[in-house]
Amino acid sequence: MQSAVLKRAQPFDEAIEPRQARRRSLSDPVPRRLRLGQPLFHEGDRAQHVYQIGRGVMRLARMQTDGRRQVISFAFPGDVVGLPDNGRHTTECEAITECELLAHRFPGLAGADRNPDMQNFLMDAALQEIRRLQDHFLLIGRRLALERTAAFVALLLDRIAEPLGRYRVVRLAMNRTDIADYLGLTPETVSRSFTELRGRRILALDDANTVVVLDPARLRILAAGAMEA
Amino acid sequence: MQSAVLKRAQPFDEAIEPRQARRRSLSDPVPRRLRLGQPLFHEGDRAQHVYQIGRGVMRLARMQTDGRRQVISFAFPGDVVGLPDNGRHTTECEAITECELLAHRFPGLAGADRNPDMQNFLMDAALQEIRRLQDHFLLIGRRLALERTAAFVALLLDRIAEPLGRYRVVRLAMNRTDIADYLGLTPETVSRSFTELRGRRILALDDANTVVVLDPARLRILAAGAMEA
DNA sequence: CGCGTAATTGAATCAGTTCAATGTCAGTGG
DNA sequence: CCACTGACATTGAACTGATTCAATTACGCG
Repeated sequence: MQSAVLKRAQPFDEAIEPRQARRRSLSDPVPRRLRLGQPLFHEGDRAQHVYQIGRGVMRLARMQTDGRRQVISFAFPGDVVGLPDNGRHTTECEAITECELLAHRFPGLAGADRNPDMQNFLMDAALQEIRRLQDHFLLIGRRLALERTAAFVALLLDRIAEPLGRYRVVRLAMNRTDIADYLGLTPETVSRSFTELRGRRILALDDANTVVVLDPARLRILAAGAMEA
Repeated sequence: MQSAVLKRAQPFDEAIEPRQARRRSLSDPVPRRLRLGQPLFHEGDRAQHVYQIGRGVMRLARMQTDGRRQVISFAFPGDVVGLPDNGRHTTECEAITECELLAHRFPGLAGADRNPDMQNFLMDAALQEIRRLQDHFLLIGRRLALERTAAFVALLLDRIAEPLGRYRVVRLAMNRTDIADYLGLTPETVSRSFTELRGRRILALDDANTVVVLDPARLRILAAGAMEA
């Protein structure tokens, strides 16, 4: 049964098991793997599929004419990427870790073959994406660098944290430049923000990509705009 | 016939004519008027309807815990507002001019009564909204105030400009604070940017809310990131 | 071990904010 | 008709925080 794939923002490991792969028709999802750095699609590409992430992290970005880049979002397991506009992809999309995906034909076939579960799933994914993008605005609209960075870590803490002893750890798949382009800052400023957060004992950096959240409460207070936290 | 309402980003004046209003069932749209300053919904409200704008301008915004406000978008005739996430509205929405709307029940009834035209319309609206939000990121991610302001005017030029002699004019329904909260700037900086654009003879301000675009080419060059334009 | 990439740190500069003052306009009432 | 009011926009000056550019350090990989 396909319903495992259709759950909102849930990984789908169980959906790519052999039984599933065998009885495949046009509208069945196709599993796919991406290596680190491999692009999934580019801005302007005709969109044939949307993809649900099973494992790994992807980066969606738009390029400016002058070479500057805006990272639109990072997509994690359960997320849907590739929702097009006017039949074309609107961003660059690249794997920043090894990834496993399910490719769903989009738009679904017309008429009788149209699967209402899939319709609901895709509408739900689109609506969730809208909310996420709105959330993102709060991150980059007129806030101090330290607040933005704290909010970013808090975001990852909610989405992809793993336990480590009495603390929780966030493994950053993205580098400082990716984070900077996501937050509307420079890599240097992001780095300084991390240093400051470390200085305040709100987090510890094992290495540059491994963030141990020491004080999630203070992190969230900072993220909400209280600089003195 | 209802198809006039379902066209992508088009005003629907013809759809609220009497003939339409008479044969109304549960899934038919309901016309609605809003006065200046009147809220349509608030963040967190249970979403019963989505709305298509026929006339007027609406402002969608999110409030921060610390009182700061992020304007998410301005919605113009043809636009759809009120797409919910998890059954609830995700922003504040308020009329900043007199408005006429069509309210569509959302989500559509389940099962047989589900209208595929409406489904497509809503999905299309959602996808277009995603693209617009992505576009908005390019406006506020690490750009100079003058570039942001130029890009904002260029945006309005494409969407709601009216001819005036040999030039085109943009009537700003929103005040400087709204623009500032949209662009991630202060009202003062927005004002200074307008002054600078006027000084460069790229635009003229009839009054503070009436922008005459004198040099659209240079406006767009500036908007694309060339400060010297 | 050494190379290359990425992250961090430092110092000077610059752009935007802040706060205060002034200006402008529409609406109201004398 | 014109003075007054209040809301909004503009301008000015000092300040502050992010950027820029350069130098240094840390780290993964052959």
